[in-house]
Amino acid sequence: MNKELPKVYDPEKIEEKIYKFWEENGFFKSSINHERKSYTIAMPPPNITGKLHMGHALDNTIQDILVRFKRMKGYEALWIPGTDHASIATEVKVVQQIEKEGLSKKTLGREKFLERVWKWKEEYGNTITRQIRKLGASCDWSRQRFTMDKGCSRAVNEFFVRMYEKGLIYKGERIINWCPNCKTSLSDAEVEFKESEGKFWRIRYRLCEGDGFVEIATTRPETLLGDTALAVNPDDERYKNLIGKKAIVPLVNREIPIIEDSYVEKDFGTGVVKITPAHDPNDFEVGMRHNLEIIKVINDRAIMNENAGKYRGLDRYKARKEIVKDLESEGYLIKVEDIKHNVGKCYRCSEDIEPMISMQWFVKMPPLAQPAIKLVKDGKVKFIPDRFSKIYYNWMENVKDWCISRQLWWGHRIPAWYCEECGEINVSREEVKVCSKCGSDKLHQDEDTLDTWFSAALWPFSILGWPDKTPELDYYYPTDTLVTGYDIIFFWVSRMIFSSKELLDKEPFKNVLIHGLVRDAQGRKMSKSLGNGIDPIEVIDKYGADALRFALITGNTPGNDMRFSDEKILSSRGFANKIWNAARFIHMNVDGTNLENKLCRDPDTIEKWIISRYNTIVKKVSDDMEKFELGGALQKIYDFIWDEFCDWYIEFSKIRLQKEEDYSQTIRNTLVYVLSGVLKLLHPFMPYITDEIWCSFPHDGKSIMVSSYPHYDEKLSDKAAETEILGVMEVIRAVRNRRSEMNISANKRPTLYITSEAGANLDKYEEIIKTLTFSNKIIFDRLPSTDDFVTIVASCAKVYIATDELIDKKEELCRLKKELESSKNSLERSKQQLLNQDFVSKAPKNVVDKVIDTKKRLEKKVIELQKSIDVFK
RNA sequence: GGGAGCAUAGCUCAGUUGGUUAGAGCACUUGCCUUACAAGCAAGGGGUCACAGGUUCGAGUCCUGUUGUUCCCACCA
Repeated sequence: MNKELPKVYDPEKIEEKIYKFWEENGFFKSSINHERKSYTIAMPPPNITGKLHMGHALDNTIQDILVRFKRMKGYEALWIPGTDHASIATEVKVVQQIEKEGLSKKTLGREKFLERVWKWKEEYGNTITRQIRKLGASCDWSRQRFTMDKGCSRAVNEFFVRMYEKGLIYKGERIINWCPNCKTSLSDAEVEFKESEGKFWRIRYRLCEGDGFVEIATTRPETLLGDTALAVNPDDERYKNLIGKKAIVPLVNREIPIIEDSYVEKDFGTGVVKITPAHDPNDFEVGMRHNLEIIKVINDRAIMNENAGKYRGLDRYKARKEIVKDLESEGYLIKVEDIKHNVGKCYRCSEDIEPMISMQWFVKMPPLAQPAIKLVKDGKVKFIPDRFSKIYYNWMENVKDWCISRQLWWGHRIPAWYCEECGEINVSREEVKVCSKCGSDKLHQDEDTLDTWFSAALWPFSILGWPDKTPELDYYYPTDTLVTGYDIIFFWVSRMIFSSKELLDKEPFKNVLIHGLVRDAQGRKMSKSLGNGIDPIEVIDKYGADALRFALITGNTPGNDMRFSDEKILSSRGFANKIWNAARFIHMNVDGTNLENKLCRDPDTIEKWIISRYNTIVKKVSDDMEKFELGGALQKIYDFIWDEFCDWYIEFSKIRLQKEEDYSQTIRNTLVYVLSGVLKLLHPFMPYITDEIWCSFPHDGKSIMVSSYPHYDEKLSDKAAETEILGVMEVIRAVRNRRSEMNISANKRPTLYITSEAGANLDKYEEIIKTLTFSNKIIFDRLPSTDDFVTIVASCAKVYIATDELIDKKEELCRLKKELESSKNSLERSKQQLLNQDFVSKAPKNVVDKVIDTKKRLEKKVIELQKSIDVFK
């Protein structure tokens, strides 16, 4: 940076260069250092299919802020990056790709298909990490991991085997969620319910005895082919006589029992429910309770199977149409109603889920959930904001067994080998060659892979070397903060908590910082289908990563959604430009002088004031950072830089640098000192511009990112200096205000007469006040020599603006009276408050003192105003 | 059905254990190209803090209820 700097800040020229500089110097790298406390963040691994979206940008910006802050604070800060294989999402993409070539998984075969996926991963898997770099993320790339790398895969097998041996993983035939499009089972968390328009068909079943009928209502008539019972509520008087009788399923003419079960609600539908245990979770439960036959009628492509008789081979929705038609023609259909109901959809492809009975692997959840709940209850894991712990409890307390097997090829293959001789299931960390039971060597591995969230659940410790007892695990674990959106608490956060508790008997992280969604300017979710997504990379290219980061953090609080708009990014860029220009100004004034970037020994009051203010900001910002109030911290930095530092201190400095030769070196030092300090506060938020500027002034160390964070120093707090300067500012503001009100144009230079209170020292600031109020000269302690003046009563002085034009006396008198009136009212309020015994005795002292001060000030003001009015008369 | 969030200036949002006259950005009005910045500076207008009660010396903030709105969980076939 030099004097030839352009007027406008251009991030493009700077950001890439600086990131390289950081990386080449190894500033992101962390290694075990027992002299320091560790601070660790495990990056939520983005999918290898992904491109960076605003959600990632927000998530990673927050993490980067935290890790940069802690690094500067002296922690051994480690942020481990990585990517997720995202089994289902990636497999879907690769299938689409090969389909374009006329290929399919089947024709390619498992091995060849996986080759394609790995190739795909090599090709696209680095896109997102490249993009995260552009954001400025200071993660330790030398430790980058992938959920399917050797270490993570070993962790997965270890976890699986241990859990199997403890009986916490089992294989069983249960009802699961099946996606006919992805052709795999899904966990409950992977099903999204969406309200949709449907029909409610009322159908009558013939009773076996006599010629009566019983009427049921269903939204899925095609499952009728698999009905194995009708059920009524035991307390339903209407149907009491039917319990134990039999009915005949229409079209297939199967005899089924009529049973009682309290699951049936009397008031819904007809009060009679057809029970299809193979294709409905609730019916499955009922079936278990009553030992009902299970008849599967739909296959894994959602096509009616061999049990469906003449409907065999039809798609489930085609079959539905046919069946309804046939029911109608045979007189079984009574009525069709429109109904709104929730339909489960696949979270990846939005296909309607088919509940289906199927042999799958499960994690037994209840024994794992309890300790995981306790970790949060005991405060070992804290959610920020706290309300998300409720959501977590609610889910954990009601969690059902987790279906972990997927009928996919891309992922961790289930470490189970089946003996073809004796049927034994051999679960093992290593490939099994010989059956442990019968010694046969005819074995084959389970074809299925594991839920992608199974490996994600181990992420924070698998990336530190688990299951080995590594020094890393010892030093960096538990990690400190997990940063993520509320949308994956169930998928991921809760599963990391219970698996860490189970395997390491520790919490995986101490804090979970939850952020909301980034929405568009209208508050809509950004989505591909709406086409309203804003590409963070485009924003970076146009405005810089610093501006993007600022826009994402400012005005936002933990857990709340935010809107992203052009307005916001524009004002962020404006701020970067502001800092750039402040630095430019300082360079113009300090370059070539023998500058020292440190606190000066003999500061003037103005320096005492700005340093005292800076010191206060250091404290406030640090406090906010520790409390994860990033938006608050950033706002305070912004306000300080723009208002106090630029608009006041720099403005003061301009004038003083011209006049006060004695102090000029002090001023220069202070300009650089305060700017450097406040840049440090800002650095976690806007890493690039802060480093560029900071390094351009005298500094210790290679980069601001490895400098130490400013610390609050009580000795620097100077209330007297603050009061004095506040007084000066008040006078200047008041004069400018009056001038503006009276339309005294800027090129008119009136004379000011100032009578200051004892100790106000306003004469010291003559030049400053004169310049900043556009005045001709200031005469102290004398009344104006003309009659044409306006009066200002400030807390530390009385000021008269004397003009060479005639003042409208009436108007001025009127204004003074008005001001007197409002001052009197305020005074009255203060007086009343102090007369209130309850207030005086119950309110804390500082509040009362404040009122007393206000009262004193107003009393003085009223007197002064009254005097002025008298003079006018 | 259960739970949670939100409701503050025209718009987007802050407002941290209750503290007196509620803030910012953008937009708006007026005046300034004042040698860092017109992506700027100065001054200004604009809010019965959704509504109704309550607790308190004091409520945007705490409690109860109401309305509107968004979301999560459950899944009544």
